[in-house]
Amino acid sequence: MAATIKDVAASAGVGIATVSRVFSGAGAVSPATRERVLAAARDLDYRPSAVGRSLKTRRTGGLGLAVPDVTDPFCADVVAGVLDCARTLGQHVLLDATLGDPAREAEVADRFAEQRVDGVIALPSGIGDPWSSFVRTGVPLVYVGRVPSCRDGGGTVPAVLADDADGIRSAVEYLVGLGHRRVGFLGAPAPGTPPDVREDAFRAALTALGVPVDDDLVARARPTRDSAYAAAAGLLQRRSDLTAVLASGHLPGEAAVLVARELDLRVPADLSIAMVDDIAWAELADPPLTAVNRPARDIGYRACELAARGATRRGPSGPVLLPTELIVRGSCGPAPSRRDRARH
Amino acid sequence: MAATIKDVAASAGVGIATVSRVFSGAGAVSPATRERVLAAARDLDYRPSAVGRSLKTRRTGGLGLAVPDVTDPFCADVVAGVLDCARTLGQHVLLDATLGDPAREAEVADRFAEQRVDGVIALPSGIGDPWSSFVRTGVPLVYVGRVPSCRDGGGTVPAVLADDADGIRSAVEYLVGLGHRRVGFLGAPAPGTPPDVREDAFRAALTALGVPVDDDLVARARPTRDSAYAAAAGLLQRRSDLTAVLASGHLPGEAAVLVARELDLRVPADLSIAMVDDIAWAELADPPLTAVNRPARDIGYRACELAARGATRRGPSGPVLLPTELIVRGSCGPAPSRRDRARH
DNA sequence: CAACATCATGGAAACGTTTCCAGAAAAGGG
DNA sequence: CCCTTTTCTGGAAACGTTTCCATGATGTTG
Repeated sequence: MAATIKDVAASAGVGIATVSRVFSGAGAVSPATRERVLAAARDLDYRPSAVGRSLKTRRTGGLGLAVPDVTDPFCADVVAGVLDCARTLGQHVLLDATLGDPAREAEVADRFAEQRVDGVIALPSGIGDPWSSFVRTGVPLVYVGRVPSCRDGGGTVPAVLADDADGIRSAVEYLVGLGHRRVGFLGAPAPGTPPDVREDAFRAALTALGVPVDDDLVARARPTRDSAYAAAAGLLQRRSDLTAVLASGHLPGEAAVLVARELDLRVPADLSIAMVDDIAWAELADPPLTAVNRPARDIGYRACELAARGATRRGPSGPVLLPTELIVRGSCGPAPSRRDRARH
Repeated sequence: MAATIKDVAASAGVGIATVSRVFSGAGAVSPATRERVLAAARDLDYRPSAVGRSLKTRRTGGLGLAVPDVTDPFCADVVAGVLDCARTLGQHVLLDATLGDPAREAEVADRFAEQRVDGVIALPSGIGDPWSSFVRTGVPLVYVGRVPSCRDGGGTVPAVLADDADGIRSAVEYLVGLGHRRVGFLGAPAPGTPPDVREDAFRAALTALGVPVDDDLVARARPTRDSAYAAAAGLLQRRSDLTAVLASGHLPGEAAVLVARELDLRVPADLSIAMVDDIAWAELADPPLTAVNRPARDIGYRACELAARGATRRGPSGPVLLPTELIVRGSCGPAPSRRDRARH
């Protein structure tokens, strides 16, 4: 159907090698011939086939990108960053969603391998490790947003992450600075194999500030609306003495807002809320939500640079850590005194 | 580097044709040989190369998907739907962002063509028409969310759309039913070449209900936060007699909420707000926003089915129209009487 | 047991490129 | 004007598959 290099060569009365040189830019072609070839190509609506080229050059110009859910604002931003960078690098992007499911991760990784992508960018589930197989085959692999906890895989694979620990720390310091002593934490999966960086940071920050940390203060949820809601409701009901809640993502953040509304807790008068991920609605909520912003787009961009450049080993300084930023809005206030709470 | 079919054949002591048969499933292979081949493949960590296969079979198994912005919740949902369907169909997805820019659309289309995707799904900007070139080359093309207005391209290309006109109509009927007579409309680009379906529907719905429609009631904005905000601010200030606003997207919807807050308008007491696109924060806002939901995910799914199946011509019933749904929440109330407004 | 259908297999020719190589033509130097 | 570079060009061999075809080995049927 589509014209091939042979058709163009025949039509222009030259050899296929010459046509190839015209289009690939390599080698010298006289201006006259070039023009003739170009004209023939235009006539035939010829477009070099990437698959022919890929076969010969052994580069497809494609990057594999796997995220749990493109619908998640953080993931979407990462994708946007990757797309942005890939475009400037002349690469294209194969996107797939893993839903955080190891089985689907494996499928996706398989497909990327079969497609012979030039590099892979993955936001790993952390359970199992289908991705590390790429390092064996010499395909650049870069983790984003998270590194798998498994010792074998995550070791020296390049990664681009937000400095979550620092972000959590700044949020905790902010809350404690406002006088809060009983701060709840809405965190990641319950018996999650990977120890949660953020939960650890939360505990560390509190103890560093001399605030005793009670195991009862943290509730964990899977990354779904329902699970987050259940966790938030559970936490807020069992610990009605909480004066602040820190949500480790926008899902638990949303849940906290909803549950607070349900329980008729005024924000921030009765309960201060802060969350990780400064997504669009944080500003729209009433009151606007204080949030720790992760530079998702930059993360994607940097990761894509690494993957395309063929970075195959983590730098000496470890994974690339991008700074977070605490965006203070109206959802956190001074801790209510005991009297205030009693009155309410 | 990676093992090829030849390596496997040699290692298993068979011909490459046999190896091919084992992996492609076509043709008969004795159980014994199959086992031997599989074992050899496992040993060598062999994975058939999609590029070799594509060259021969002339199918890449890839679908091109172009949306203006993956970060936009509607687009993200469309992408999720496409991904979902593609997976069940065993296709992969090349994603790119166009930013609604015709020049970038052309680049993306070019790349898809070069990559020899099996089908293309595009959410077109409507200006220019880089996509229709695919119908000439026989590559299935499906529009989503919108069809380009240009007569030449959009004619018979399959499309999957939300029934926007109906959605707008139901929202307008709802507002007018609440007693609103002066309803503002926040619509699409100003002198947009494509006549805006939604704006037309808005005018039609009002006149059908016997409510006079004033050109002054509609404000238009480009799809950016700033532009939407400016339009909303302009509209609400110049027409302080408005009792309701209908936003034709989540961006103008967001702007309306913000501007109302800025102007100290109580929602819905002073101003009712409704918008198109029922995105996550609509429920989080205070009051929760009434919205017209477009089944974005389904749109993506259906479009992918069509593209993969190779639908190359629009059905006799025109584009696939998926129903919208009016989600009533708390942001719309009865139109304030003149007295109420005066008092405020 | 002959004749024949079926099955399992390997060789070889595509598919559309790039690139090495060698030859021809043009350009430059004496 | 001849010899040496340089520039331009085409043939042919990859790249990793699938698939057509021919061949030999099994079964099957009368």
